[in-house]
Amino acid sequence: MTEREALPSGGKAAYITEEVRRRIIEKEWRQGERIPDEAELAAEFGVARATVNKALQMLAEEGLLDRRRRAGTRVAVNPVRKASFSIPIVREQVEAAGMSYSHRLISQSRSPLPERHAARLGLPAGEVLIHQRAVHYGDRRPFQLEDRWINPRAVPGIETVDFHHMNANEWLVRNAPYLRAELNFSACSAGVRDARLLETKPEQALLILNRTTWNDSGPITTVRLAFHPGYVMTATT
Amino acid sequence: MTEREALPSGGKAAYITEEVRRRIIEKEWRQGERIPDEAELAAEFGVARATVNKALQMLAEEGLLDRRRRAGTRVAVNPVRKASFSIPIVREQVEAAGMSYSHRLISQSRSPLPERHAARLGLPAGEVLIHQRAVHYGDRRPFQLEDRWINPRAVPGIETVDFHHMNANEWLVRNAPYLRAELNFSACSAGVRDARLLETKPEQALLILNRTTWNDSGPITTVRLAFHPGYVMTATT
DNA sequence: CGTGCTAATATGTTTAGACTTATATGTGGT
DNA sequence: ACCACATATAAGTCTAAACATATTAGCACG
Repeated sequence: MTEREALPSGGKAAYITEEVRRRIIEKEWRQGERIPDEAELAAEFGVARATVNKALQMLAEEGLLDRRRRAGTRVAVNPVRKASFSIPIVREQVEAAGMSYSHRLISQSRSPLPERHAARLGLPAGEVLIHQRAVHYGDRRPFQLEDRWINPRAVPGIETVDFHHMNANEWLVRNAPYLRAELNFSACSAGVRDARLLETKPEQALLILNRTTWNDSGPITTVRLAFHPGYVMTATT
Repeated sequence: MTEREALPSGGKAAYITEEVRRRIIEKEWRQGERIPDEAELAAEFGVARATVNKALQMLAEEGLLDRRRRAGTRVAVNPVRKASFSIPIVREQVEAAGMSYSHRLISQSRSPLPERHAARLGLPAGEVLIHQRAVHYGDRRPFQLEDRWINPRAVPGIETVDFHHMNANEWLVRNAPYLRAELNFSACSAGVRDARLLETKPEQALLILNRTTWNDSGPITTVRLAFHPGYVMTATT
């Protein structure tokens, strides 16, 4: 029987990706070692060079291979692997966990931008933005506290939205797609207000996610999300 | 002048990606709307269909487009964007910040695996693994505290390594490439031991990263990384 | 009015070939 | 030994064409 081992799923490129990954993980090809060039692999697997190229580019993005023109392809010495996580809409995140979603707008005002946010956004301090605080609940228990600054000049039409019914997170995702985003994870102790809104005790350790987004007309919004105690955010490779 | 606007960088596929992204962000193509099919776009941009396909696949991975056979390509209604961050070797992370790296092995032993880690790893509780604690320093100040369990059966040769000189993070990255990893971010208050080793006060809020890796022969290692107070981890889109 | 088949269609994937580009390496001159 | 330059090489990109596959839409039939 000369049957080809079953393509694990997907096509030939996916098969080659898995096979090459296996050879690296099982040390058939060692760290720093040069692997056969695209033409040789194409011959070995009986496919076109473009197919091998596609497979190897995937592994290079993954960080397992280093590829350079003329120098060939090598197994990465210090594989800097990348992990990714998705940034869903809070409501969908809550509902995906089987809880019923609700939210409450705590405050909304037009306020001059404080110094510490100005640098992050790249706007002059004192410029008037929309500032709002809201709590997102799952089954009526606090899930996430958000403290948000919105640049109205980047989002025309925002003045007319009633955020008591529509939460800002969802409205912005649908109405202000961004070009670039920056996310910062940190931990801090709950202040008095954080604790009250999240219905927990002060000094409780909280996972904080700061997110700032831009489009080509400048910064859109910056938001500090404080998760309820015990929340775990997951990412995979 | 009929000059084509300069390809921003990279080739035609990259140009089409950027142009389509622009049309979405500037609302020329609205959420949920069907966009022209690959053949039409190929004609518009004067390229082969494969080139358009590559460009649109990138945007689909990014979460901006939804594509389905026969149904065509639509602008995503609730764009679930993905962010990614790289997982460097601790030493490189410290040195990249311009600090001098050092580390200290606090303890190392062969111990039965406690219940709470067993589930995560998928091994029976009580199985004997290597357990070690170490601190990574930048300019002699604690940077990260690591509490690690290593499965010796997944990493032959580990018995002979002297982790006083080589840290486990670096050794494993180079000698035990993984197939799959899971990362969990959370926040917790420093315990007494955490505080002593990180040279901070108990109850201080700490950013915690739990990482577990597997290859095809089973789990390799699980590690709890506690960062020094004030540490911020950054991810981008 | 639904149900199941069929055909049309848009994306998914691969191929062989050509051309481009970065760069490692060898060569010759000083 | 050192430098400048030419050359070969391997990856990067694109093309035109073909075939594969999922899914919608229409149609015939009960």
